[in-house]
Amino acid sequence: MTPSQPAKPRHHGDLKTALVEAGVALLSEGGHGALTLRKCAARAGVSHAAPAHHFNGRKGLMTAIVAQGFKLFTQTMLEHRDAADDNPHARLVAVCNGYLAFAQDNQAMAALMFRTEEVFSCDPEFQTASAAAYQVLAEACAPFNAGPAGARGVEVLIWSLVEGYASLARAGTIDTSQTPFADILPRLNLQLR
Amino acid sequence: MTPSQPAKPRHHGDLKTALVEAGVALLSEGGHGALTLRKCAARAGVSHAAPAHHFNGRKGLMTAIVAQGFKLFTQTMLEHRDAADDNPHARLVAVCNGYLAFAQDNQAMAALMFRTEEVFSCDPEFQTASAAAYQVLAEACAPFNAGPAGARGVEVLIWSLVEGYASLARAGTIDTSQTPFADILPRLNLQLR
DNA sequence: TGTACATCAGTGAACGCGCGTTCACTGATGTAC
DNA sequence: TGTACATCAGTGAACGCGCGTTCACTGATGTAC
Repeated sequence: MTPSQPAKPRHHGDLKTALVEAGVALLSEGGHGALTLRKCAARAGVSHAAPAHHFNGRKGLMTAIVAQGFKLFTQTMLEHRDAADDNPHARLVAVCNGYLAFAQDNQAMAALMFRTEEVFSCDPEFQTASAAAYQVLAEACAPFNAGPAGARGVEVLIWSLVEGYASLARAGTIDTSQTPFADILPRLNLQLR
Repeated sequence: MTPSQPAKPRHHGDLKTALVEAGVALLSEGGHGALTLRKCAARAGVSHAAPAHHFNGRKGLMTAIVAQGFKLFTQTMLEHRDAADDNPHARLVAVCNGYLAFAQDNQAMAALMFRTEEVFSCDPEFQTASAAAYQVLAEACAPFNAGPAGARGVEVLIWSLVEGYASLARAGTIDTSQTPFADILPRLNLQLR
């Protein structure tokens, strides 16, 4: 007889997922310094040697955690976009707001996602997850005039601006209530194609 | 008789400065992971207990290193600015180019300067150094129209854009040769006051 | 000029800590017959 | 249905590592007299 609950075939069940979720939680609660292989294992309720059966060492676990971060990031942007009016400008604003909301609510993760040295950047799952995030942004930029920098000009402009704004807000360098992003964006010279 | 060389009053001479310079060099050569109190001491040619006589532990040394980073940063922006034509637009472009040149040539330092948790952010020398850097940027933005976001709108716009561009370039997310910053900047809707 | 003394920068040994990794093992699970 | 076996996820102890910090010390320097 198969048990009534879905697939829990082995000892833990789905330790791989549990370790990643533990890492996401640790990062959220204690920042980058709190994210260690041993603490992930402890939080998932297993011995600290257990992760070795699922990940290629610490860096492998970090890669999976950051990939999960990119998935949440993509999801947040999509949610904002799909709740917006159906016109190019509203959609672009919504994607940017989703970007900033993710960065605000997941500060340590947002910072970690740009520390490429902590991750196996050739990992396929990681690459897929980060490419998907970029895709959301690129699609939102696509309706606008490419200008002198070629097709990627608008994407680089928007992404730089929103990433910089998020980064400076995280560091406390700018006061987001005094200069909200909504007041910054209209300064861009964006024209529909 | 005072010796002919300038002030070398004690055993080492100026260990405080030497430790900071060792830190800057370690950061440049080995990145954030190579920057430890013990390695700074070794590089300065003293025992690893020596720094305790000059800095308030590891975090105190880090604060001084980052403050030195901000001084170099300010200097780089000023050099670019002073070499530019004497009109507001050329000066703003030059300051941005100085910003990007520093970020490019001091990648680990540029990243560290935004990790506020590694530093005693209330340290006066640190505060002075970082405020001076911001001042250079703010002055370059001052001639331009403030717009809806108040006086800081242009500063936040420019700083976000250049910091984001530097950050994405560092992470390898954007290709600076394909979309150079010079092609991005003209997309901003900047008008003289 | 010389002596005694206080200062304090730098030493070197020791400490405890948490880290990632290794490895022989155990014991639950799924499968073959 | 029952037995034997292979698999392999997770254990727990041990390892070596580099880290920051502490502390009694030493010895060069500057100062007081």
